[in-house]
Amino acid sequence: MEELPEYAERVLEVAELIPRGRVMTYGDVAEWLDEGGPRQVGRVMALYGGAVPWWRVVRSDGMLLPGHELHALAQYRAESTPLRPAPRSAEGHLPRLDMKRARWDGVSGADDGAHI
DNA sequence: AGCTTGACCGACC
DNA sequence: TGGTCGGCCAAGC
Repeated sequence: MEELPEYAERVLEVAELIPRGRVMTYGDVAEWLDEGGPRQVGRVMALYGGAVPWWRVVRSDGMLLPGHELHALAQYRAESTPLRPAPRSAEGHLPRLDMKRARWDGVSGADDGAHI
């Protein structure tokens, strides 16, 4: 078994802290760790994200993870993560996350704002 | 050493 | 709503 870089371990640790129904942006995670930047976090997730709830770490614009849109969407629906209605019910036009409500700052209030 | 790339971000138009 | 730009930090070539 290959040991993960320490930074990667921290990132994954934070990812696991994100409550059900909430998300954190790559930048938020980086800030929370006070180390690295959004791109580093993204890299870690790309490499090792499979071991944690990767769908709870997202882009700040609320777009679903390219390549995993359907899987992510299924998760969000399953855990009632606030989504924003798609502009039009056109095919290929998937909903985006409602970042205003879904974003989690790291303070363990768990489910405030998200109104389950 | 320099340049490109990446699961990025915010400002601006 | 959507495109571009500069900034960001580390890895790869």
